[in-house]
Amino acid sequence: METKKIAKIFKALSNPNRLELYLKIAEAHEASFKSGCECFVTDIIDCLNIGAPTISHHIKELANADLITTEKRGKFLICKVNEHLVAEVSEILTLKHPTE
Amino acid sequence: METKKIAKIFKALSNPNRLELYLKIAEAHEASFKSGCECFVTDIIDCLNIGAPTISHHIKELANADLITTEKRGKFLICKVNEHLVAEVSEILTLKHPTE
DNA sequence: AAATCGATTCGAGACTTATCGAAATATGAT
DNA sequence: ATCATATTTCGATAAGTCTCGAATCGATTT
Repeated sequence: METKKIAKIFKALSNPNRLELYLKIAEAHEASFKSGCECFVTDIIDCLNIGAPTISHHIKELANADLITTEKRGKFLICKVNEHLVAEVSEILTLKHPTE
Repeated sequence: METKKIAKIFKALSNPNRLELYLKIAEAHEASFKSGCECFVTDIIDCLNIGAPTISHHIKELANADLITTEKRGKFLICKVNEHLVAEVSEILTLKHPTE
């Protein structure tokens, strides 16, 4: 993976609110395997004390870094984690993987 | 670990040049176990095409995020990776570890 | 069709950051 | 002591970011 792309991923996680947003999505994503219910953005908004416009902006950045994918269902938005990418980044961070 | 602290770590890695700097330090740090020679900042400066003042600033940010530790030997600066922290962050990223 | 609700877009304000050149510091070499 | 080298500090500029409120869009409900 290119350094620029990796940096972009880290940048997406570099804002406290956006990171918390990502972690909540990741948690819900993880839990969905057992519970079956998915991660609705609406539910997250109540947890973080930032406005909806900001959340929307943050989600777009996470998606733009390929950390998550989004899917619109009716008027709701559902988020999923791109597990493959996250695993790859984790390996680069710990240098288990050659950077190329 | 606090979300704020984790975000700070990611922020430290969110700039392409600084990320490359970190990766070079990590590589040299890794190699030092076999070769015995350590990571001198001077050698890195030539690889990245940014000035010395900027490098100095970036190193301070990496150290400030606890990603690396620095040690002055004579007029040279040596950097080591804080492996423990990196491992922890990597686990948080992949959600192997509860966030608390 | 009107109202409601979730999400998005837009424009703006306050704040932070990356980078540089010049100058300063400090250590080691001549 | 003088000089060269490695790093740091300072001041400045240009660019980017976070967040908000207001307005808008789209889908569902009444």
